[in-house]
Amino acid sequence: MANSLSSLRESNRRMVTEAVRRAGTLTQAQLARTTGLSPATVSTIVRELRDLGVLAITSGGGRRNAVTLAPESGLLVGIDFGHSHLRVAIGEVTRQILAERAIPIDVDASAAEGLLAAELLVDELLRSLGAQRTEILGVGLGVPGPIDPLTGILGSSTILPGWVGINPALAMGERLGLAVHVDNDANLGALAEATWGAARGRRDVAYLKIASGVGASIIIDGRVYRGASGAAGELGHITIDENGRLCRCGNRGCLETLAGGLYLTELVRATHGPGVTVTRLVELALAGDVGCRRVIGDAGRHLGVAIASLCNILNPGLVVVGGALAEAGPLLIDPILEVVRRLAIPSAAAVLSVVPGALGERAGVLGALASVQISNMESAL
Amino acid sequence: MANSLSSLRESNRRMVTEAVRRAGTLTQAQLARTTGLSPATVSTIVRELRDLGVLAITSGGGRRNAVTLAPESGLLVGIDFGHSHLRVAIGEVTRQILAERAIPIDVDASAAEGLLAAELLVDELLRSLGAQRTEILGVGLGVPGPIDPLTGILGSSTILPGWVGINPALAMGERLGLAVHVDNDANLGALAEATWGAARGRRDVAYLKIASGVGASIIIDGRVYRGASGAAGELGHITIDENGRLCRCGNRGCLETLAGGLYLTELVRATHGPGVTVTRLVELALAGDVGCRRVIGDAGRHLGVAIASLCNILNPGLVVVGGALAEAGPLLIDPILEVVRRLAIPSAAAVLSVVPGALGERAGVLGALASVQISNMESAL
DNA sequence: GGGTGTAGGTTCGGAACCTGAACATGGGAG
DNA sequence: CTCCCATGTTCAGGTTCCGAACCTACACCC
Repeated sequence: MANSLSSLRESNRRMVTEAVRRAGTLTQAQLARTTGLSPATVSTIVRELRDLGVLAITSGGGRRNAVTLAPESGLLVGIDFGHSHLRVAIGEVTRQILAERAIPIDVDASAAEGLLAAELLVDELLRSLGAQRTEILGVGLGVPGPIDPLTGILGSSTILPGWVGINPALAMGERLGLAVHVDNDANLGALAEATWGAARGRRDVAYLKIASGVGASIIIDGRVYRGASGAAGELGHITIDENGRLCRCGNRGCLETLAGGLYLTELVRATHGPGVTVTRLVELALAGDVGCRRVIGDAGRHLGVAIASLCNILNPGLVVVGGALAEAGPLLIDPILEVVRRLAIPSAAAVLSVVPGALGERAGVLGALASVQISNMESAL
Repeated sequence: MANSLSSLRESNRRMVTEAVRRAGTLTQAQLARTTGLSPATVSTIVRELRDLGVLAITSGGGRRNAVTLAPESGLLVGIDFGHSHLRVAIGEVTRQILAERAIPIDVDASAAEGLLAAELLVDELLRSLGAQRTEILGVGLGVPGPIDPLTGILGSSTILPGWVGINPALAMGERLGLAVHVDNDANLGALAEATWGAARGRRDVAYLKIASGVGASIIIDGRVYRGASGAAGELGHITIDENGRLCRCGNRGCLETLAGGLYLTELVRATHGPGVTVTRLVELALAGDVGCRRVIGDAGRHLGVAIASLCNILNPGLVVVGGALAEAGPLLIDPILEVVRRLAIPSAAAVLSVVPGALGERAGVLGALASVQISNMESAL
């Protein structure tokens, strides 16, 4: 705001770095075309950013240079907490994943236990790479619940009961001795899908993550929309049936009590054994089990009700469905579409696509990596 | 995009005109403070815009000049079609309303009849001002239904059955021989409330218009959010009760069948006579009629369900409730709040304010005037 | 192998833009 | 009446971007 000229330059620099981050590798000419800037301007900006250490030019044979993000000789860590799983990935700024691993965790474990498990897993992956903690440039952390944007504290409607009221970024940061960027897992999944996955290139998208719970994230004009208190996208606790089951959030008949994995597995436990997980449920359905197909279909129809509301409010052109249940593909998507076409107003339903996520269960952790990458770039300016 | 420098200048000009439009009158120093530009830049931009005929400088005594929008010696016309009313206002660019009048119209009238009535009313108001049609600079038109942003055709879920499939901007434009800007009445109401009313200064707001039908508009980052096909904000056709009454949109149990004025008046017709309108219903309730109070309270509770969904999705900080039913004040707002506090997730409910609109029934027509003003400014650049 | 065409990247001059400083002017406090 | 301050203008200076010209490397054709 102080100087409109330098803010213009900054904005153009941001455009360039963002374009490189999204594409991975570009030539300067491509950069000029995608950003709309002139080749001359791109030339100077790329040189500046190279000198600043943000970009790297791998002189890929003569004139045709490839512009990438600077490797920075450092590692990025992404951590994704789910209801029953913990996934950690270590990657480079260049988007290359070096190591990745998921382990089961105990649902009712305290936050401290979960954070310890994450710390150990990070160390284990570092060991497997022969790397040190000091090489870590940044850490991104995904949690299944809303984060208060002011305090950084995990909101009440989380899947992890032992975590309510703590500040995961601070807690994890103390353990690793690093700054940690924390966000809702749905927001991170949306970020990943919008950057590299099924929503690539879209400016306005809604992303649903259907796993143990139901989360969502709204992307408007290319950015995660967070609302007044960071609670935007809490689709899982929309009331579908005012007299329905009690939800862990304290209300009745939330979408999550009708389409969340915790509830769905409960439905088939009697017939398919007590150890059924969401993933197993999907496998059985894909293998032809009619009961499991029905359960997933019903979940899709309930999701359809909520997505129809979403359509009438925001009229998105694309809804990406991620999370473990989305692996069911058309078994889940078709019932969603059926209900949306029936309930949403026609002009909104007509333009809507509903597609499964392209990144699967890794969306969260990839989004965590992407968020560190972005915040790293921002700080380098 | 072609020239980033000139686009910067353009953006700054737009900032200046927008600031003047919102405030009405400003000195250059105030302008510099609100826009963050330097006084020197403001000086040159104001001079340019004065030469362009967009701004006027009323030299209010020596150095302390007052900058306003140029009177342009012309008139703006705002037209607002409702279910049973038609309201027309004629104003100056300086935001002053010169003449305004509302007349009842027949619900089932054809579009041609409605447009004719509007044309006659415009002429009548012009006559009362001693003005000619040639003095009209622009016309803004509000209609109670979604407008397809590509074709300009009124969508199917309109309150005016005779209007489906026509292009109101073209039709009205032919009659008046002028370019007409058309938009959803809820969008225009939101624009008016955000510019001069209860949502003044807010960047993110939701506006509900509850009259014969239920419409809504979402303002994100200061602009009306229209979605992929211009259908964003169709809150009236969110499904509240899947097995509820048939709605004119073809579905069952839409919010409108539970909170729309058409339905509410039906409820009290048996006890209070067949001629009860929404306005009369509100008057009776305010006078203490328990039946009418109950009807409005129930409508508020149903609205609360939809607004709770809206909260969980978008987490707005402010919801403005307009339209004839909003005149009931706390009789409507309190039940809304009660339900929202119960159904929305706590962190979203905590930051939400629900307030009645400040512009009353005039919001639509004022918004229509504002939209012409804006589009006029844009074209003058 | 050599010539030519094409596309990428750089450099340079020009034009537009914003800002800080200096300056003129009018109003208000004492 | 004078001083002080806020306002608005002008000017020089610095920054930014763009168009055009230029150079380089690769591909292709003969």
